[in-house]
Amino acid sequence: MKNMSVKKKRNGPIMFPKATLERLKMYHALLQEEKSEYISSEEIARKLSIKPEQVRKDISYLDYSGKPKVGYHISSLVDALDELFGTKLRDNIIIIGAGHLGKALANYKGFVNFGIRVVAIFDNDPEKLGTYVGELVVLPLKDLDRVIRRFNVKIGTICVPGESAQKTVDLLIKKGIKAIWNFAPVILEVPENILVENMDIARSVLTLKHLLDRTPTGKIR
Amino acid sequence: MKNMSVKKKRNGPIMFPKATLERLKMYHALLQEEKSEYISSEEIARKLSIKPEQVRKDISYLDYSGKPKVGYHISSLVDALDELFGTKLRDNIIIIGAGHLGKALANYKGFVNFGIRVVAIFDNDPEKLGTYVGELVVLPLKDLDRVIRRFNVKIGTICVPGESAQKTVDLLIKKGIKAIWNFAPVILEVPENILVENMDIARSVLTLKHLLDRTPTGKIR
DNA sequence: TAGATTGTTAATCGATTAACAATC
DNA sequence: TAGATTGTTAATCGATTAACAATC
Repeated sequence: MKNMSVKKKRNGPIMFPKATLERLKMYHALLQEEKSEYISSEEIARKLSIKPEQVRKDISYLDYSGKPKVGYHISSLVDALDELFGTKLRDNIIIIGAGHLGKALANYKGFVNFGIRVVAIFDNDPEKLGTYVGELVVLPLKDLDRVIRRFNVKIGTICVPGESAQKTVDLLIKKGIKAIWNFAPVILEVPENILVENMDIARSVLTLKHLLDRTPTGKIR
Repeated sequence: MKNMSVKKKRNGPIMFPKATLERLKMYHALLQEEKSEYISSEEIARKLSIKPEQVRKDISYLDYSGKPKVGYHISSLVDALDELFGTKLRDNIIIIGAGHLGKALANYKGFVNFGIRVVAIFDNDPEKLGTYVGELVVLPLKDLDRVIRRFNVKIGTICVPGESAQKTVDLLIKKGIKAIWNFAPVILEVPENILVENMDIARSVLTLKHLLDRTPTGKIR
């Protein structure tokens, strides 16, 4: 029977394994770069250093089928992934913290490809208030409520120092934010109905440090 | 028999499961914030929304033991994690691309806690060459070779646009770089002895978008 | 058609969890 | 000591991989 996944979708949402979702994001990144019309599971696998069976299995979760003997029609597969991730639906997000990172994010032009628009950036530092970051003026936190309602903001981006991250998050949740995109290098406590995606940028380099010390390549430190 | 992990370490390096390494980084983040002297697996688990058995299992990989009836001595456990990740050994890294993100990373003060020092930032845009980013002057790529040798640089940080990421990586590898910290939103092809850590910052928000559309909380889009 | 590639079921593998012994 | 908590073994669960049938 073809496309069980479509059927499953009818009764309650499928929960994608975390690892599968991560790989689907990688396929999304890879396929957006591809110039050809079709690609095989074999080729996707090779470029990502995984097994082709894994690729086929992952793709079977999607509302999309490849063509035996031909492969996957790239633009259709990208469409299915866009659907999965909702990149065609716009989410307005806000950034809290107008430091180097907050400003870098606010200036990032690629968000449009992911259905993200940064509608405001906040900070409480009087030196920063009123200054411009791209098209946006840095606002004080007292304007949170108004902005969140006006732009129906669900996602709050935490770019404040670790010390103030938790209280910033508490405030955002009180103001109705449903998901936290956390760039502060700390673990946040949130109610269970709130989503958190941690992007501990600096700490991610520790994986490289760890592996450099343990692989033949890196042994020569 | 106590501390099998220590024994195992003697014969060839243990390979930590990817998921375990990710959690160990979270413990590292969590424990650095803790003020008390001891903490139980129960409490760590609660704060991270995982099971205490998982915490004990993860910690059993380390060259460290907790105290029955008392818990884990926080500063000793942090030491063991620092050892695992090599945060006390300094790695000099370079940043390629002096855009918003590259500059934000170059300015980040927290790297010292992870044993990372940014020794140079590169760009080929004549407008940027010679300008200052914190203490650093933006250098042209022709200086790569000199800097990599002089500072024994193993890790190269990719902050260039997606279009130029692959050729930048090819160049870095030719110049002797062993590990790539990739912030470009593309999949890189590298020889198998080269390590890659992908930090596709913008694409990470897609997990939140996906879940917001599928959880009761977010349904009201 | 024959052959190549997908899709899916079944087997395997590895990670998580449960249970409990060790221990302070 | 008794009780609490770690450490470890065994059972379970879920994800990956292998095998192969479906299909164009």
